[in-house]
Amino acid sequence: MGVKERRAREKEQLRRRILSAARELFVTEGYESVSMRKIADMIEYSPTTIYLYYKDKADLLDSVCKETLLHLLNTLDLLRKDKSDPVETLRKSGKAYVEFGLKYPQDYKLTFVVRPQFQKGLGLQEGSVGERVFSYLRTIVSECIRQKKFRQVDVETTGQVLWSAVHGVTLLLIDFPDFPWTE
Amino acid sequence: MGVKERRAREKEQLRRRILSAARELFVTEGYESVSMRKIADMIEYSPTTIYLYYKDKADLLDSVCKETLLHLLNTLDLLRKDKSDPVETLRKSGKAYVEFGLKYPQDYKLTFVVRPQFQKGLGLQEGSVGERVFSYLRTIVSECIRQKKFRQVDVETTGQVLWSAVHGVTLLLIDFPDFPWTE
DNA sequence: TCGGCATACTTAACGTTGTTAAGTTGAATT
DNA sequence: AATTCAACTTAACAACGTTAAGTATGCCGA
Repeated sequence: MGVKERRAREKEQLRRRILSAARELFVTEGYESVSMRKIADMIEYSPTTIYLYYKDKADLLDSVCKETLLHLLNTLDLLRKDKSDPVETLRKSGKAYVEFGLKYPQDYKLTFVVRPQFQKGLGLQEGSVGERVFSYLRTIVSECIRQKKFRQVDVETTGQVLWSAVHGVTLLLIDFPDFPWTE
Repeated sequence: MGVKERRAREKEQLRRRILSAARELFVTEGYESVSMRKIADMIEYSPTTIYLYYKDKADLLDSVCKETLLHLLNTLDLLRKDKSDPVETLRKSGKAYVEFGLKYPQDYKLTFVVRPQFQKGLGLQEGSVGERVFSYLRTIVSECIRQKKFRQVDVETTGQVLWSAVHGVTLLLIDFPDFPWTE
């Protein structure tokens, strides 16, 4: 009775096919230039089929961005192996973050610029992947304070300031790639 | 023969009425939630009338943002009166910039977040108001270098980094207003 | 004063959008 | 063999940005 499983697998495949078509179109043509009909054309299904897999277009954007965030989180997590020097880890993480943004500039912008635009509730959702990324940052900062590498500062504040900084630099480097960068 | 002038004046008035209706709706409901028909309703004209005054919806957005930039530029220009200490002027300008963003958060976001999204040509246009704002910054930085307050750095780079920093802080303070700010 | 012309605006329409409701089709179950 | 169910499509809706065509109003030279 593997037929149920096969069906479920096929369904999951189509779901992923929709998602990757959406990503490709979103990053190449921009979120709102992409219509559901275009996505449908690309996967050779009727437009309404998409609605059997995703609630609406915003849900599709959400799912694409969630995937991007997971990718980013995995990339960063690799750096946490070495727990000896949290300050160094922090520095490396910042570098890795910016490099991630430069490697996937359009995906980065989609996640950190476009999506917030289309989501009225701005703050990070409890338990969301975005929250987990920020939590990663928080952990390292905490460790820095614990080891007295940083003076006693508010972890939340520090985290947001640091994120703001790397985010700013990332966007800058994406939009002005040929930059006489001073380091 | 003041009739021509009166007509021109009335036309200019309607033009401004459209613009301010657009601004109000854009900042309260968000650019793409606002339809031309909504704007038309608000000023009690037919939707197509707007097209006699503005090329299209993007032009309307452009005009709103241009006005915001002019306002910002005027605000900053007041600080340049005192030419003695350019470093101090720079510091004050940064403060004024952030305060401007906090005073008109939605207008700020419309100008610096939403508009770039809807304008494929990213860079600052020659002679645009945005260019003039950046030019303001460039001038001060140059003065700092001339007076040996800064070491010899690339003016363009420094300007963009500085802008990136204040912009980042501004956005952060807009999105997280109740912030245990560390200064 | 009248006819024509320009100006300012509206009505109607087109093509496209996101999305929902109502089929259709084909395979699995009884 | 009949029925149920899942996956998918066709058709349609209301709203969108935008254009073309039409209408009214008031100014001009005769």
